[in-house]
Amino acid sequence: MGITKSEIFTKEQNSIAKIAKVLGHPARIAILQSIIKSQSCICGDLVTEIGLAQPTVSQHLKELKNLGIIKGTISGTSVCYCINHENWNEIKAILNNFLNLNNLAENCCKI
Amino acid sequence: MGITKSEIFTKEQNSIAKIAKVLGHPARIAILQSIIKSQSCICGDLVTEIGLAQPTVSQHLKELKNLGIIKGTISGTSVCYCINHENWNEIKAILNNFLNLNNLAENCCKI
DNA sequence: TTTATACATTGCAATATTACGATTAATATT
DNA sequence: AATATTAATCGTAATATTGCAATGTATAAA
Repeated sequence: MGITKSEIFTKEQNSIAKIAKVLGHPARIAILQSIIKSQSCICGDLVTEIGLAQPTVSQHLKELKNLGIIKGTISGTSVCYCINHENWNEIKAILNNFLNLNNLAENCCKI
Repeated sequence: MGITKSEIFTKEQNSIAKIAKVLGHPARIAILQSIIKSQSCICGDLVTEIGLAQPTVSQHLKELKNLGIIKGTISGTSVCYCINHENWNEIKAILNNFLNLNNLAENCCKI
């Protein structure tokens, strides 16, 4: 039905999936890399740098902001975006926690 | 248009996004956690454990398999799935590499 | 061989996502 | 004030995803 049955999963599972879903688009990865690379706020150059139309970039920025991984302030006619370090670290911790789960597991399938 | 313009992004960006996209559903997180927890293969019990219909679980398994994060072998009438450790570690490395990018960045936005 | 079991595949309906043109809102510049 | 600049929002088309019933396939058990 195109609708995800979030209610049957744990908070943690939904949380991990929600983060991963937002990271699941190359434009959003590109935006994050660009913000990080600039070591500060980025403004309008994003549109030319990413290569998508301005409304599209704006939409991706909104999703990143909703997740809390970036934050922005209006400065003049432009908007200034940067990483929300506190949230980024939390997201990193949640993903790392999941990614490190399998340390003890052994292979069992042969193919 | 619902279609992702992968061609305008780097291989790395597409790679990160592809991994994250597959992890971006709670059912697939639940399946992975279940496989890891059992330390060995899980078969049809996944369906009762996850709480989704068998074709739906089968579809999620297919996506995980396509990404290479799990592998499966037929054993009798059932199929045995487990983590593909080599690929899991590679996926972990790719994600970690991205998640650790911002170590040097400083805050600049005030809100 | 027949029947049961376990899983994959197909087909479909509901919903979500992606992308962009047009428009709007807000501030800067003149 | 008039105009320019920047980015958000709205509306919409194209495509993707989610979920499941029905069906198909393969092995096991009888």
